[in-house]
Amino acid sequence: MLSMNPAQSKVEDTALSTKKRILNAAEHLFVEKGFAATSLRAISSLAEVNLSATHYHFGSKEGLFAAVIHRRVHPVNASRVKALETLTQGVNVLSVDEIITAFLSPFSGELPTALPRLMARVHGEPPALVRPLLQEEFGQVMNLFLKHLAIALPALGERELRWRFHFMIGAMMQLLNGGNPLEVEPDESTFSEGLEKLKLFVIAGFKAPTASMDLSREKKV
Amino acid sequence: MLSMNPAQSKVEDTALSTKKRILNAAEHLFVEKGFAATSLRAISSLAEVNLSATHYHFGSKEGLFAAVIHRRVHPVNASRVKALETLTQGVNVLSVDEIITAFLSPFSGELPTALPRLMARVHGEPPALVRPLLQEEFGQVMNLFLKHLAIALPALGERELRWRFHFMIGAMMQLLNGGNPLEVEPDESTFSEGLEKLKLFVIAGFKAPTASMDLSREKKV
DNA sequence: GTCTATATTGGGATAGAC
DNA sequence: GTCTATCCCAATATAGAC
Repeated sequence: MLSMNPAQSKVEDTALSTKKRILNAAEHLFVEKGFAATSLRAISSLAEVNLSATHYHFGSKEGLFAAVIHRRVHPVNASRVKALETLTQGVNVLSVDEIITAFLSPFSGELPTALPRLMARVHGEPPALVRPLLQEEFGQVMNLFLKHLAIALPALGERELRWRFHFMIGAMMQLLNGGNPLEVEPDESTFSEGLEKLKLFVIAGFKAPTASMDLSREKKV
Repeated sequence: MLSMNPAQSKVEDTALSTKKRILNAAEHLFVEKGFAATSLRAISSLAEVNLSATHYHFGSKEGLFAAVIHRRVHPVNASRVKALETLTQGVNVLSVDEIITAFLSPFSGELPTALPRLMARVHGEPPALVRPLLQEEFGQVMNLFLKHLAIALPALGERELRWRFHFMIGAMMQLLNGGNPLEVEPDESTFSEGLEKLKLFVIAGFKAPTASMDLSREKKV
């Protein structure tokens, strides 16, 4: 909520359309309390719109949830694909570092502060609620990144690569979730510090040697 | 739910005490649908106990939630501390590999199948609901592991170490969550495969070089 | 497209008999 | 310690006037 236009500082900003006010209020409450614990009444109250407007514009609570997510996720995919396309100008093989940087590009620089936490919150919802949504929203772009990573890391099998991608998502969510391990109030500088640390962590994870023996029996490093 | 005693195969197993039947049913539903979307009525119905019994034994829905978590988390902490103590017999400095293996020891071998997914589900609940609980349940043991890691990785600053520990938690949750990146039905062998991959990933992450320059400007590896 | 009013269902919690 | 019955409130969704 730093460096925000005063006209947008209130979630319910009455200068916006009814639809956008609902989306803003819903996003805020879904992030704070989760989907199930957020009522349409609380949303329409915060947005200062009539309760029925939510059904008119979005059909149902789940429809509203999907719309809230789509509004933020669409730019995320666009940013990732664009970053990747910029890198592939005239080059065939990208490095792991470049691919990861492209994948995390939506979180560099200025961003709507709701985005990271919304993504983390959606990721944390029960799979029964969000699995189809996540596949729909992220599936294609995820496969694109897996394709590039498979080329950058030819020694890794497809299974190993997919596991490591899976773990990267989890590590990333820890950053996006807004918490931090330093027990300080999170702010923009903490976030960008975490982003930098995250890159080092997951790049090393991707480049880890594959297991050919039980590591627990090895001598210490 | 593999290799389970038939007498325990039903969540509501009427041979158990009322309290345990409630805990089992609540655990099952919290894992599947999350805290907010699970009603006490659904729990008492599945457990085949009276609705009022939940309030008698646990005081409130949140009290029941805390009890469900505590029952599983207590052995997790015990397993981690014991694994660490076994390793420190006569030795002062543990390797990263040993420390991570100890941290993940609760998930090796046979385990109650509800444990991993319960932990992932709790992790995914809104922070407002679970942050105090997580601190209470995991705080001490987490600090113990941070202490050992600080010794094993003296080149890492405290901040960097805490960030990496943070990311490890996220990667681990991806495994515990029960999903897998292979688009196959999860089973025990998938889980132990993932556990092995997870170790390689996070150990490499902990051992990653610290950033002294912008990696994106480096040449490819 | 927005309002009021309401249908319908389900929620957590409690009182008090047994 | 377990039951029935109930309080009181909140939920999603819809009907229909304007």
